[in-house]
Amino acid sequence: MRKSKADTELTRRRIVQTAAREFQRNGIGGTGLADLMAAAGLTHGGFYRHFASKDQLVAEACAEAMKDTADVLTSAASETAGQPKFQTIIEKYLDAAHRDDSSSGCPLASLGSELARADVNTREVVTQGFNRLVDMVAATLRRRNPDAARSDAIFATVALIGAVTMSRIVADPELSDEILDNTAAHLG
Amino acid sequence: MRKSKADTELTRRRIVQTAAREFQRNGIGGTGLADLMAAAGLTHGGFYRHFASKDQLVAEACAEAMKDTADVLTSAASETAGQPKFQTIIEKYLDAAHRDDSSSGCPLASLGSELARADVNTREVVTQGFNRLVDMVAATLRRRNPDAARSDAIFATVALIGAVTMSRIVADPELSDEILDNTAAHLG
DNA sequence: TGTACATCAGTGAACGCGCGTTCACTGATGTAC
DNA sequence: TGTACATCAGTGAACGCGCGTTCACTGATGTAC
Repeated sequence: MRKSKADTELTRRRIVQTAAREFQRNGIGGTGLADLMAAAGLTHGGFYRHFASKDQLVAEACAEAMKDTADVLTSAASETAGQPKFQTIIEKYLDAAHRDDSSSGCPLASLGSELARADVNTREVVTQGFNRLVDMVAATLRRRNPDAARSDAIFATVALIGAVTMSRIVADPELSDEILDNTAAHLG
Repeated sequence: MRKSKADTELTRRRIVQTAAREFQRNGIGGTGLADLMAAAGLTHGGFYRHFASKDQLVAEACAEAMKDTADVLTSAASETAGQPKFQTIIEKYLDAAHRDDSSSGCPLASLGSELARADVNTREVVTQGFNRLVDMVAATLRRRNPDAARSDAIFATVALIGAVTMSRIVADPELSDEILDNTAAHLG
């Protein structure tokens, strides 16, 4: 049953990517390792050949998801012409598609309150991802003062996270849309 | 062992209040009914004399916590002289004390991503609480146009929620303070 | 108002279940000569 | 380059544990007469 080094690495990557998706969809506590491994096409017994614990996978999956989020927003900003990059980022983050599919979105919005209780390693990884997100947003602002750009970027980023989080909680679809639209209007 | 109707009602209220505290501190999934009942000074067997399920208690505890949050902010706003009520609400919500003690704070910040996956009943109760919070904030804005006041209030409220959520996730204390201070500066 | 009985709040043990983790095993891959 | 052996990725069963929920029981409260 042993696999080649290349296959092993592929399997490991597949588990991390599947985990990012499943954690974001069902929550960290709501995702069991057995289900997760099955979703990756494996049985749960092999998990510990790749990771020391669930917590370690959580950290790696969050790192992956943070990177993906930054990449998606950066790509959207550079590919969309005719409007400021900052505007594109806001619209992309506050899009109904992002709200409606948490599995491939930003982990800060899909796992926020769980991350606040996650272990230090996960929180450090996520902090790094947040800083990169803020830097990326700040770069689109093109303000003279870098401190002011960072300040504006932090504010915009936390507002985006709060808006998507609330848009998912709210049981009233109209209110949910209103939250996204209002936030876009205020930030844009 | 039977208790009087008055005692029964007191016990029930105590369970709900304890639950609001424990859920907000450890998360909904992270709080077991046995621990919760013990924290309320009872054994877990008696739980179902008061509630049909954990989900029902979650909904009631969230309703309680939402009401408490609105009350605390309203009181602070009306008791603090010398600055606009809106400014007081922002400062109170973004206070480090709120960040550092989630147990008595706003459930939208402490349970956000878990609430997005909660059952419909809980989400409806929370939606109602969010609407009341928004109305309360809107009332402090004293804008001519009520729609504009509501729009501003929704934006401010989701920004507050996002800021406190992120300030709790971040592993860097300076960044955590920076998030709160920046958000206060931008909203105020 | 007093008595007999029904109710039911709370206890503590037990239920099945799914969790994260461990382990003996298999057999293909990697390595040493 | 070929052979013998060690390694280890993945399987599937099992582990202890805590979860939400149920239940028989106790005895004080509430109710009917």
